[in-house]
Amino acid sequence: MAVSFEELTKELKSKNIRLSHQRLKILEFIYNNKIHPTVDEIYKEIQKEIPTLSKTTVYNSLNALIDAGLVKVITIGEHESRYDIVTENHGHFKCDSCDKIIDFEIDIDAFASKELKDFEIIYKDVYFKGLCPDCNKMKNKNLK
Amino acid sequence: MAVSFEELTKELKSKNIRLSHQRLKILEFIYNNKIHPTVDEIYKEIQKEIPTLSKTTVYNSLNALIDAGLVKVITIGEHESRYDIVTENHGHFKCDSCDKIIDFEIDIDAFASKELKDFEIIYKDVYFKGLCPDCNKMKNKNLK
DNA sequence: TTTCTAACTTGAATTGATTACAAGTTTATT
DNA sequence: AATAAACTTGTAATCAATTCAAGTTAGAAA
Repeated sequence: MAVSFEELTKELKSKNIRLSHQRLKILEFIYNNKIHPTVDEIYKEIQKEIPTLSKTTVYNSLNALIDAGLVKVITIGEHESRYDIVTENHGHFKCDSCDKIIDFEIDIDAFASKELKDFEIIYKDVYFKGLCPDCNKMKNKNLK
Repeated sequence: MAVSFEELTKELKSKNIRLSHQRLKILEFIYNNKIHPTVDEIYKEIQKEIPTLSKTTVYNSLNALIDAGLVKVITIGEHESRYDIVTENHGHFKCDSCDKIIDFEIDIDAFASKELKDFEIIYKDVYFKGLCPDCNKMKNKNLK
């Protein structure tokens, strides 16, 4: 993790958010596995280490981490939410075939529109959808 | 409507999609009210004209219109889907306070990233969130 | 026009992600 | 060690969205 445990806890204390064992594990998992996991994927993985884990805790923890500004929700899939660590601006590409979400570099801030000068913009997301290189290759092969 | 009824039906026929009375009303409503409505808003409105309307029909119709490329889903809100007519590139700003979704001009195609050259990109969405001018003004007033 | 079939509509039942709630547990602080 | 607030847990509830089966509609073919 980029920030130390102490720094993190201190930063969170101002918001009355505790970095409990469960929450730390969840944060670690998202940080170490940049796969934009669903709640279910997080739950199943952490449950291996904490067998008493409840799914409600995963939801609660994620919401706490979101409030703390450490995690963000990706609503690119129409149904299940997926979660990502908050980092510099990047866009998300979701493959309609294999459901993978792939990061790509993008300077979202370059989009400062004059139209939005009176708006307070807090989040910026760029979502692309289509076929990833692997699935695209597969499709072209099958057409031959 | 920009396209005539005949053109539309013909265009849809190739996909075996009929532009039924219900579907036409739903399409008209989305086209005439650029409020990015929820299924419930559409249902309640069209029900005034077609009292026997079922919510399943609204879902079915929207999905058919999406397949036909006439309507698109906006997943900017974490829960309910919202629907929009397909037009030129524009971004969506969602106000976290009043929940309104506001269009803004943006040249999404300018984002052609070299990173994505092997991807087949079918949809591009830009979602911003924060406070709209009205809610922003209100907040600043209350802070004084 | 009549017939036929595929597409469509409808409402009830179901699914599945997410939240609400209440009871017990943990943790930081005094 | 005592206290209180935050946290975890499992169950129950919520609610958007889908499935399903039966009846209806509409357009193509005869």
